[in-house]
Amino acid sequence: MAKLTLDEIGRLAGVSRATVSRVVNNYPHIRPEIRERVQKVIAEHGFYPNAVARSLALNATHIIGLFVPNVVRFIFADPYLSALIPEISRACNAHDYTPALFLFHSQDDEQKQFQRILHASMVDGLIVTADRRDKEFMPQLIDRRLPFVLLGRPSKFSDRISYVDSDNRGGAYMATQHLLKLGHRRIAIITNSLNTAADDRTEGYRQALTEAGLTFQPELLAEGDFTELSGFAAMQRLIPHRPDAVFVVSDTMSVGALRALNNAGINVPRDMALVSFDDLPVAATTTPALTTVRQPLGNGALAVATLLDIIKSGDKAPRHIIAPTELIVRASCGAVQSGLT
Amino acid sequence: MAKLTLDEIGRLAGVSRATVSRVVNNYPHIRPEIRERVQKVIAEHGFYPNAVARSLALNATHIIGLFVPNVVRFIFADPYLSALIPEISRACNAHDYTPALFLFHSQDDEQKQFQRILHASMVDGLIVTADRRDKEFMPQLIDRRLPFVLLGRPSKFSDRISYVDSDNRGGAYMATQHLLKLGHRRIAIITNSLNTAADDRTEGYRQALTEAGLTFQPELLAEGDFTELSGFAAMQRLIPHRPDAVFVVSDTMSVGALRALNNAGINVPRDMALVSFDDLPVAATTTPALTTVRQPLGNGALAVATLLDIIKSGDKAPRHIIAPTELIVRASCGAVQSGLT
DNA sequence: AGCGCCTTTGAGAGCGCTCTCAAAACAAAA
DNA sequence: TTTTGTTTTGAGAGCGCTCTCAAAGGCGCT
Repeated sequence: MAKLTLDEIGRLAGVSRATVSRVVNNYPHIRPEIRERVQKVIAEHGFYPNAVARSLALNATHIIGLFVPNVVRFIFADPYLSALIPEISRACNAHDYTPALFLFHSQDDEQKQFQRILHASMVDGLIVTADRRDKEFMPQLIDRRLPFVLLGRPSKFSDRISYVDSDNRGGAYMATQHLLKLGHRRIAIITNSLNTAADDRTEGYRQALTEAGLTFQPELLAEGDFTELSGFAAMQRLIPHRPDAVFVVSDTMSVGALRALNNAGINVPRDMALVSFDDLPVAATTTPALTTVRQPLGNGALAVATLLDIIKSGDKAPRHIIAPTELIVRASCGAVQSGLT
Repeated sequence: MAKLTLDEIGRLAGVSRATVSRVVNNYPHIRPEIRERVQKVIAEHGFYPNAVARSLALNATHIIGLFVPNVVRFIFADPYLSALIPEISRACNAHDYTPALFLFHSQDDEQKQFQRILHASMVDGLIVTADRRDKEFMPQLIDRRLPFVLLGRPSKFSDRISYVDSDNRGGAYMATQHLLKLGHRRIAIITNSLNTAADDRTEGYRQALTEAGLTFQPELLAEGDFTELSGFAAMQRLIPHRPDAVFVVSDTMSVGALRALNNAGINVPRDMALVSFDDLPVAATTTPALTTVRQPLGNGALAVATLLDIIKSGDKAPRHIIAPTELIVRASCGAVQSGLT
């Protein structure tokens, strides 16, 4: 099958290239008879317009980039990304956009390509995952006037950029309150102060404590880094301080924490209540299953919708979307008895 | 910053567009003095060539597509994909290509876009994950002369298409032999006959049994579908038949199988040896940790390399890459004692 | 100086599409 | 029939790049 062009189809249908273009793009003001003739030729020969040429003419590629500055070493272990990517793909499909991946594993990788992505106009917009190093990218991104949406709360410039974030603070508040309602008073937390999302969760935890008339106890806070191992270690450090409950800001770390408790012969939820965050698939399969905070709407899909809105409307006014959370009560908090699989 | 073009840079440097193009693309036959002058102007104004225009002129986009026909419902649960995507991204980065994602969640999704991907020439090539429905795509793909590489063994047309596959059969043979060497004779298998990779693994298992003078026992084979839950159920069905060892063709199912054994009060490895396949991160964290078959080289990276070779060389002769496997011995087979974390 | 040869540069076509603008076709009104 | 107005169509420029081809420039030779 020779490569077909508008001209070629036009020749076959006895009309001009412009007319074929109109038919393909469903423009009005075409005689039905001509339209049909052209459509027949197209159907017969299987014409598909060349996406690149179209992009050049329209100055728009219908490609959006997913830019992840700092891919964790063992990405396999990053359930956030694994969930995000298909979600974004799906949202793009629904809107006839194509997602392109820009995952960077090293700063070298990244520096080399960031400028190109920014200026080569091969993407119509960018979804950027938040990162400690926001500050480096944001100014350039803002400057370049390339539409983009940040996934997560920016550490800076929040009033000048669009972002989609979960209600981390609210979710953590809910989680902590749940433990308080169950009668716990020495509530520990395993968090990760290097991460803004985790930080917001700590904030919600503190707020709930304060409102309950309790004071925050520094020795009941342990740091992790979102890995299971770090959750394990953090829990081990907390055990000597005898908390009666623990709020772990991510399911991954909860898995490690459970293991530490198990090793120490501490039964969850009998001896220690645990509430987690994220509701990853693993949360339902641990023993006991995790009571955890879920965000029902996919942030990835929201980000895509927001980005496309910016692109299509041309209105760059920053949009701030905070996705709500809900508490999924399972066994680990002790509010229910059974340890279902 | 106004949008810069070759013409603009040329004007600023007092040369023609063609000369600037030559400088940008590092062509020989340019007077050093001119080259420097142009480079200076480019550096000063921060020029980046427009990728789309270049693609049109070169009839090549430097984008390759990752085409996944049948994304499992809960993709979060698909460790294969989660590992694959960053791997491919990385390999693309290294070769200055951009990966585009075509993940399809429904046949509708898919049908709508497959033709477009195929004909719109927005990608230079495709990496396609193998699937039961190979047959539908392969002929069109072959026909279209779009370079592509299949990840996994094709169920058909193997002599006409390029593919990268793990040595599933060899790995399974090794795993089974390991169990045989440990003295086990009633070796069960949990597999998934709907999947070619799992099928190849079953094949290797049978071969090892046969070579050891044992005959394959149908009641010792249970079907799963790669989910943890199906592994759990499959193991429950096997237990009554009293195997003394089990080969599970994927780590995910092994996790479920372990849970079933645990529930039944059967200790692994004391009462039952288990060998798995994949060496996903989870394999190291189960209790006991899984003895499992790993493929050391990333198939994703191999696929990218192969695809780019096809694209760049223009030689479409089918390439068949079989990636070797190795056995990672941990606790679940009983060959070592300790149940390390 | 005149000639031929090699290197360096620019003009211009071409990639396949969109979109403006003016011409052509048609319909309705005079 | 002519005129006016509306709809439909085509010609052609433009998107920003590459690449061919021919012209210009530089060089050494006779």
